Amino acid sequence: MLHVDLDQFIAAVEVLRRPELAGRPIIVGGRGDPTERAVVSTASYEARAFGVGSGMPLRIAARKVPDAVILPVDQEAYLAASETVMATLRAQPGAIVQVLGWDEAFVGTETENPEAYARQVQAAVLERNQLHCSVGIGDTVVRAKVATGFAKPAGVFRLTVGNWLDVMGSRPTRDLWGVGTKVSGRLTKLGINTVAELAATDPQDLVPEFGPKMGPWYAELGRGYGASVVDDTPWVARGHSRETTFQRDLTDPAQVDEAVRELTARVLEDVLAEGRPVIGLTLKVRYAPFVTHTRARKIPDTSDTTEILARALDLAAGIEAGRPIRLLGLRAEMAMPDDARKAHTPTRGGW
DNA sequence: TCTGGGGTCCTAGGACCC
DNA sequence: TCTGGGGTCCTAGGACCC
Repeated sequence: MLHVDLDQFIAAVEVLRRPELAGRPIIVGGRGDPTERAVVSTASYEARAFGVGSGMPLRIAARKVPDAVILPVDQEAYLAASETVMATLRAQPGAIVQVLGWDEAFVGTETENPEAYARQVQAAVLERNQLHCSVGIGDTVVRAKVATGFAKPAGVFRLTVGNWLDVMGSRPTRDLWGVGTKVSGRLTKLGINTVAELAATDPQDLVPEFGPKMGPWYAELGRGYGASVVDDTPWVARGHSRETTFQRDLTDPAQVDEAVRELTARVLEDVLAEGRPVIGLTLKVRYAPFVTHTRARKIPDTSDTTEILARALDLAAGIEAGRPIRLLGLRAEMAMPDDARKAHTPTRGGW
């Protein structure tokens, strides 16, 4: 299988509609105003050379790159571009496509020469969508995904059971897809620093630290194990959420109330479009500067907007008065259609 | 004036039931 | 003196990904 990842996707889409920006350091984030609270969504390679990366506060990014072109996030444009690329992938011979996000997908196919197939995919995406992509080839989704990291930019790299440990064995566990700083830190405390050490660990030995599912799963990750077929079952959202970060911290309960009403209305747009009843609500509050609380409620299945708003306001009633609030988020969990349920292994962050 | 917004899934602990 | 065991559901909180 292949893992296809578009290079600097968002920046590349911006350059497509403004060719004069080619070669310049581009930073996309927030509303494009570096004086606001926002973070970088994507930086072009030219901007990354200055040490700018996604997730970095926009203000700091702007400081690092004095003559950067800073642009607002335009989700509709990226979604539209993404859909044209995914259509190109689906048009490839024998391709089964599993979309992971705007800018990446797994492509399953039967071929004698995966490298040639990968080059063909790159050529098609470049010709039809004017975008460059990197391609990882693997015998599992984990190996294909990790392989792409070695293919960037615009290259092809193959990672299978045969060379997995040669390539990845001496690397830190953090380099694995699904291992972040927290988990790699906990692994270190267990004496596990490298992928090879993780691969050599008995999956059951990780149960006490990480639980019955995640423990064994991390051990499997170390070995590069994962699904060996691409699953193109249509995506069904489990829920929708909206968040908003206030430019100035909120202290007035009336403002909080108003914010909850607005978030509810925005979440409901998505929920109503899905046409499935809401079965739960979660309110997220971040008190300044960085303490996050969540409050969740199961609710009786409903699509009634008045009912949902009342439930959201009820959750918000638990917010501590007088504490400065930096962020509010509301998530609506929706009932799943019976035919959409499927057993899945933990693959987090999928779309 | 450091810290987005949209997702998924797992875990622990308490309540409750038989 | 000792206080089952297994199961499900719910809530709050974490971790990770793009």
